[in-house]
Amino acid sequence: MRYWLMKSEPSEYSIDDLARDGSVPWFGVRNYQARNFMRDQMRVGDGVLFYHSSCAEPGVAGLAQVVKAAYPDATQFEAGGKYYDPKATAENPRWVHVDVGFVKKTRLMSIAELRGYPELAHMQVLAKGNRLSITPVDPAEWRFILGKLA
DNA sequence: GCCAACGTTGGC
DNA sequence: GCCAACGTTGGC
Repeated sequence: MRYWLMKSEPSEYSIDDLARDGSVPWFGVRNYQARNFMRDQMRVGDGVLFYHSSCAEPGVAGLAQVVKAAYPDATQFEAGGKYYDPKATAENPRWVHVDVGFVKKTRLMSIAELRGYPELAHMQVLAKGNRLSITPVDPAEWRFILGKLA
């Protein structure tokens, strides 16, 4: 059982969208490190902090969980699509993703609030220059955040 | 809109 | 394999 933080731009896909859909294929990741996390480390049942990025109020907006292990991202084969990858083939897909399921919507825990807690000082998502859309969360950090959201 | 930081690309 | 140029991310 591991814990993760996954960023999504709410204008693209928000916690409310996930609440409506129940679960969603986490398509569109085109970063190898983030892909490798999904492919190599994410397991069904892993906990997810659903994070809103690139918006007026960036921060943790809800809780989710991994509900399906990694499989090929269909959008890499969609010629002309935003996520098309000409080097990907059905035999050798380059991009995979997990499915993420809704758990609950929480109050917004802003990035400023996150930065304010010494207990979270080493959170990877808060590290200077971090741009990864998927980052691991320490169990202690996970428990601390859930406590603050309770 | 700005810009720091980072990942990727491609020429050499 | 190096590294400059370029594109993207994402908070502010």
